[in-house]
Amino acid sequence: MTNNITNSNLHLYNSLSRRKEKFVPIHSPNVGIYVCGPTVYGDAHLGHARPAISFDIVVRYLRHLGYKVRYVRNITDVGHLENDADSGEDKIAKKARLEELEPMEIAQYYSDNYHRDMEAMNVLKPSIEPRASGHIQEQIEFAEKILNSGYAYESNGSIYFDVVKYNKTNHYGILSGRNIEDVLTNSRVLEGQEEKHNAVDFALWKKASPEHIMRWHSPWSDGFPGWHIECSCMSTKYLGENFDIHGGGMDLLFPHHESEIAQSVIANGNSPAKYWMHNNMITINGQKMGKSLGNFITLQDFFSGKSDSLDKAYDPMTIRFFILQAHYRSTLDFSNEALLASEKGLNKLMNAYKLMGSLAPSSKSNENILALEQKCYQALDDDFNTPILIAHIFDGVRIINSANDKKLMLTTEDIINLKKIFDVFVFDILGMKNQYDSNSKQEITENLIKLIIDIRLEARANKDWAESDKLRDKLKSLGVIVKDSKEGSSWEWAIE
RNA sequence: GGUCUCUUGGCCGAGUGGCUAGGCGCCGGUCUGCAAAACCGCUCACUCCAGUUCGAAUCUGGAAGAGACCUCCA
Repeated sequence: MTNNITNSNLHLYNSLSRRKEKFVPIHSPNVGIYVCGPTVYGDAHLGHARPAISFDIVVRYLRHLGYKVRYVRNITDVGHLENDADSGEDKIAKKARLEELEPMEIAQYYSDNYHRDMEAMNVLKPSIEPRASGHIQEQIEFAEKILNSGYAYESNGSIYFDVVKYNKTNHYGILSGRNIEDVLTNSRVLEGQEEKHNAVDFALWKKASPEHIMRWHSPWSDGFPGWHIECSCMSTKYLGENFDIHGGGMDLLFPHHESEIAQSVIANGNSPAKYWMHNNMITINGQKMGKSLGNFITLQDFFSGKSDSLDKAYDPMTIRFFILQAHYRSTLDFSNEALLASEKGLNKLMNAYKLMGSLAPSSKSNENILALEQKCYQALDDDFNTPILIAHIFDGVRIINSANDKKLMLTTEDIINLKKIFDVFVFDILGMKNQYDSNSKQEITENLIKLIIDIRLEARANKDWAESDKLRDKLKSLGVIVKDSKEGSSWEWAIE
């Protein structure tokens, strides 16, 4: 596929302007993208799959267009404070205490699980995956910068960003569309915030309470960095003070991303990202699936089927396809019925792909395959509209099946182009894995061998020794050794 | 309470001022030893009320319902 990025017509919805904008990188052909990753204190659930897969598409498509993408997705392994707990303990530390483990063991365990689940769903690894705990020094320096500029203050060993002062010359609310007066008058009064000058101020550094086990030295206190600062700091370090795309879940828009902008404006002198992209939530019974609501289903539950909410196990590719059948900025409601529909649709799609190899070409054609390809590009160029893309792919499915039934004709060139469309859009960009190449292949193979051995056992029962020996010899030539015993037949690979 | 968003056929979900996305399901048919797959056909939806318009599900206003954020959350 030849692509010239100067001809790219990609438009994306920028949360900052609340409209679709043409994508023009700051330093083409290089593109820098930062996405907020998980806080590793629990197993990844369906909600975590949404941004991972949504931005996987963004990165894959940008690369397909010819851009050189540096994709940074962080791991938050410094737990944020739990505000509902009376202790002000952080999430990871709390989990560590409950399980009698070192906090870093918790973070390691769950980040390993996260990686395992993302790999199963064929999510590309980021170029850089920085950890908050590995950038404490940078975060301290970042906080110092803000402190020195006069937009932060120290209070009892903690450092807070002075939002009210910031808002006098800047707009705190530029991203989320709020104005600070509303926020001030309507913010809930929380416990333990006496240190702040204003309720809207947020921590850059928090002094650790005596029982707080995750702590680092700083000029102000032994403590830990505030929530928002890690992203500002690490995006600056790896992508520069001004980069192309910042992504994350919609629930992070305020206050997290809003605060990131404020921090960067003061520390770096400018807003960090040109484009802000936010994926919407996955809902269950119309309500957001979330950790705090306790209504989440983990990815491992989906893969194993072990959950009261699930009728059966679902392949990781089914989950991926399910997510891609909705636009990333829409909510997506989970149900077994919806998931089953995705599973069947995906199966139909993959069967059509397999069929392409055996299509008989004609000298004439009834279909405009190149037009179909153009439609696929148009769909992605329009803010990564994967559901539209998939609708077009199903057009291709119908064409393949009809050609197979001799109801329409395709030329050799048509078939080559059709295959190219599938290879590029389904596999490269949507990132679907061919089911038949996945690890279930091993399982299918073993079941096939068992099936043949069962057939051979029937032959033996009928004293059809010729058939029985033929099957044994054929299996042997394929590398499967059959061993008969009084108990029955077993088998093993000729070469391990 | 404040800010914002959404409301599409049995389900999930796109989208546009006029030309019935797509997937799944249902029903009928072709095919078939049976089944599956496949193909064809059928299912013409857009919360309600009023307005703008030659024409609105799409624009405007109002109502109802749901959700998100405002506090950790992808």
